[in-house]
Amino acid sequence: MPAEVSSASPASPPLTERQEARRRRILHASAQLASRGGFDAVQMREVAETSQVALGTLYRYFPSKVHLLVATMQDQLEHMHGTLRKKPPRGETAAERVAETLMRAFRALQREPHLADAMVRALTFADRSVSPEVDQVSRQTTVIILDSMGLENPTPEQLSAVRVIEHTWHSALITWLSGRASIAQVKIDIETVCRLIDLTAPEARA
Amino acid sequence: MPAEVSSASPASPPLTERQEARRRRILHASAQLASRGGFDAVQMREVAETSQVALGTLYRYFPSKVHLLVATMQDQLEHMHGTLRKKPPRGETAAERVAETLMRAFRALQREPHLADAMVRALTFADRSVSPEVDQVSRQTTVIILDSMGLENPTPEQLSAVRVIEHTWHSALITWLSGRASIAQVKIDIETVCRLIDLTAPEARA
DNA sequence: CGTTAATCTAGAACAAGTTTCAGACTTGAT
DNA sequence: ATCAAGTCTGAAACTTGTTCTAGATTAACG
Repeated sequence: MPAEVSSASPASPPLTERQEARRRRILHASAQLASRGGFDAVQMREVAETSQVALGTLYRYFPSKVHLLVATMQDQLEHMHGTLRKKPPRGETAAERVAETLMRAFRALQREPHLADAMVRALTFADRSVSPEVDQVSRQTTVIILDSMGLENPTPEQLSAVRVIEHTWHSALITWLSGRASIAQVKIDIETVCRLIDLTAPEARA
Repeated sequence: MPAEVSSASPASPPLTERQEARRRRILHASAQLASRGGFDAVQMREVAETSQVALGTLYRYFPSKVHLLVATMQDQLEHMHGTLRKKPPRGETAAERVAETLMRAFRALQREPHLADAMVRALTFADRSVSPEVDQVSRQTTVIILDSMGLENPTPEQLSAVRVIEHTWHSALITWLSGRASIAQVKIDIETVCRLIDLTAPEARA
């Protein structure tokens, strides 16, 4: 497999070592503050201070708070994908495996609910100016789900099902984060939507 | 049918006529500004000025911008429910009827995309302090969907399906509003998720 | 090394959401 | 009609995201 240059944006100029280090410090500070108090606790001045960078510089690296948090999410997603890869889900059907994977991700988010809050709120609040980054997160999520299904070339129908699963995943997370749904409820919703996978499986279906 | 006192919050003190009028003016100004430029165009100072109310008063009626926009959405949802009631969907299956209803609602939103943007962004950005109001919107949406299914007493499974449909509905709207999905894509996603209705129908299913 | 362009810093300034406060106006009860 | 309590107004103040500026630092290149 041709190792891509990690996950940096394709058409951005290469960063020097110090710049790369700054970027890391910023993302680290962002995640740290988010872990404490969620979206509101990630204050740009404080991120700048914590990461030893001037406010203007912070804004040069991430043009808005939402950009910063979405980038933080990209970062976390990579970790998660790596973790999930090591222990693939062991369910019988594709639907079971997807549900298992998402529940595993959900449990990871439960460990840092404030961080989850910051990232998910940023993701859904993002306007058009953040579309490319949000899209990247979406693609990464799709890859994780398809991975867990264990499919080489999914049908268009299955891709639709995956899209719907992602919708449900995001929205269910929001209802949980805002205290309007219990963990059990999220589990049910995920399991329910994953049934779509079986419904669209090419084998044993008209 | 026992006509509820419209849709006002259950445990709030009754408003005088002038107060009711103020509330209306505020909601009207909010919708008007939102129609122009979406979430960002709804500026509290301007809402206050347009509705002839002091800023402090605006905040007494709606404790935050998000509260205001969620209330605006409640208002719009009532209109929509009334409109939809008059012309019930004419699809054969419950799934078709739900999809038809949601697409009709979607077309209504397309006519005022900026207003849709403001309301949906507020809804998903809302934190715990707005939970009761957001929940109310959610319940209203559930009622609309169940109405369109034409069911007296849905099974728990069907209620789960409806939950997932709502998740998909919200999230699909967001992707459309942020320019990451086309209208056609939203249509496909809605139709895809509505298949869950058939999957959970008590007749002809194990 | 020295120059030049890009980048970074500190800090002020600006924008919009939210809070606060003193005083004027309404409302409800006597 | 009058008093007390609650509500509304206008305006200033405060908070946090974002922008801007002038000067210091760094990086690339001769």
